[in-house]
Amino acid sequence: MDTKISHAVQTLFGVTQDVTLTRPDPQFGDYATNVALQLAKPLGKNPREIAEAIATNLRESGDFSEVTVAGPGFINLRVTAKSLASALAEEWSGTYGENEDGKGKTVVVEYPSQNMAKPYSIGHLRPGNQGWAAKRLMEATGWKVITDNHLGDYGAPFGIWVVGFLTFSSEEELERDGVYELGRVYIQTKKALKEEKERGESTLADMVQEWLLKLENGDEQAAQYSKRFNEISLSHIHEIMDRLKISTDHEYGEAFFAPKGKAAVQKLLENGVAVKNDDGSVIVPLDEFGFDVPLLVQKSNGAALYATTDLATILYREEEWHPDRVIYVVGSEQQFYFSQLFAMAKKLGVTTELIHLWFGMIDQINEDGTREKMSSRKGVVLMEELLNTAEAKAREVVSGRDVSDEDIKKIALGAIKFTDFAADRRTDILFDWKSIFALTGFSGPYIQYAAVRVNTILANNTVAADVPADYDYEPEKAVIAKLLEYPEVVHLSARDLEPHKIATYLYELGREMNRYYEQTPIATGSVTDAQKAARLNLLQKVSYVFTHGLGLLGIEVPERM
RNA sequence: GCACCCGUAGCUCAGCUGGAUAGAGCGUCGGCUUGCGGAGCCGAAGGCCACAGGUUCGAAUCCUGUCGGGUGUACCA
Repeated sequence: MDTKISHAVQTLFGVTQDVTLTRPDPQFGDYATNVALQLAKPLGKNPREIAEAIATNLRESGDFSEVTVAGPGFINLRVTAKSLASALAEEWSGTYGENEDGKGKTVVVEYPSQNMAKPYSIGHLRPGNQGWAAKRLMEATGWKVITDNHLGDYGAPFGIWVVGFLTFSSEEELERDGVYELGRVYIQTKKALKEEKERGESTLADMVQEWLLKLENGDEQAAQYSKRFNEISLSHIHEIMDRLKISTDHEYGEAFFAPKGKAAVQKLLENGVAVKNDDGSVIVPLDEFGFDVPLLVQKSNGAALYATTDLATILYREEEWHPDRVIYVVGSEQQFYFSQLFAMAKKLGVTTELIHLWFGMIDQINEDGTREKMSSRKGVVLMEELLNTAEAKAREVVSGRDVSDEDIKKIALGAIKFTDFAADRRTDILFDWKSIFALTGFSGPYIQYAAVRVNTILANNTVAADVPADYDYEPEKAVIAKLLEYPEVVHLSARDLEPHKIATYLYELGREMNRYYEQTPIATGSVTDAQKAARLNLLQKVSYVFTHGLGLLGIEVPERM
């Protein structure tokens, strides 16, 4: 349709103009365009006259059932439901909604990058959800996708755990509580370190450094502790990721990159990109990129830090995977750091498109009503607890119905994950035990419910292969128009890496479907064979889009609910 | 101080590459069961789009300033 209007503009005025169609209030039409208003200035003509000229041309084409000009120069178009149905049939394929925007290109997506030896907390809910959606959106738009979990398995925490374990824990406790015991010990040790510092002592702190040094030098006992803690952590991480139905192709942690990073820093020093300070620390100046602070790539004691391992990670990926784009799915608080890291990459001659896909924090509400970032100090919600509670809630809602455990888990995940996509990813999320399991309104289960109803009808009826040519599709018009929007929604959502757009769309489709369902019998009562064939055929398409769209968000459609 | 993000209904948020009467959900109030699933559908109330200028035929949307909030700002990750 938009190309037909562009063509009319070209014919009438001899200019090339992109035409965007919007869906106005139904009282105005099915589609609308403000192209005449946009052309008014360049053409030096009255927008109303331009609109009338275009409208006349379009009326003569016979492609629209009604063309009107309104207000200052809007062109409102009406089309028949039947023509929309043919347009949909024409565009339909087994991969409807997908495209080839990223054909031949490779993207690395890094998520959810948990820290070892800490229980999986709600803090990693967003990187998991957003990362998975980014992966799916890239796949749906033709990219070759490589996913990598950049585990936080290196650095000072290791020393804290060993000292904490030796001081405050025991084999029995570690055996019994696993990663939760490690989490407890970490918090207790951090507290003890702080108290010690206030007293002006450093016994524990020295022990921590000692163990770090041991690990760095390949001490056997230190290596054993490290291996032990990592195994406990990794199996916990995998267990939770399995429940969340997310995964990655690789798990190259920081420990893997630390030695490579140190070597890379030496090279930077040799070719003059990096500078060594008197205290032994190494920095990369970034003045030419507008930064007043340099990027520290090596500590004064020679140890690696975040920037060191990230430097090595970039080089490793360039060499191994030759990506066209790398997406780091990490929270908003690291925006400044990533802007520095990317500047350094540019300085090294890396031309790959590096994207920090950031998202807002999870806030909690205080008793006085103020919002505050959720912190371990105040006690974070553990993922296991969240999942268990969500499943219990879902189980309660379906009680009395014949719903499988698998389906209950899908509903629980649908509720939790959708809250992540309910707003723009940049927006901070307010965590609230009441709203996180929303089952009504703008929620995952609302869409799942609409999908399940459609699937139930499809399962209970045979869909005729032949769709009658003379059916008018009037009752289906809104649903068909909504289905026609899907490919563009996927395109925009992938372009902006904004799965929220998919979520909004699916909710709207669900609403159109529910409205339709309320007032139009599909395969019951006095429905004729022709109506039934056409309607069931449409429902198949609706079902496909629900499943496909929710799939992009990492949400599954239950069998029953 | 500087950088980035934000300020829209009682609450949580859409809408921002400028366009018609600013939309949803939750909550509140009222309706819909002789129907393929009522986790649904329909309706009502509720807004100086933080404030002040500017650009424009037209601004919640773009620009500037003010006020308010959040995050970050080299040896944590």
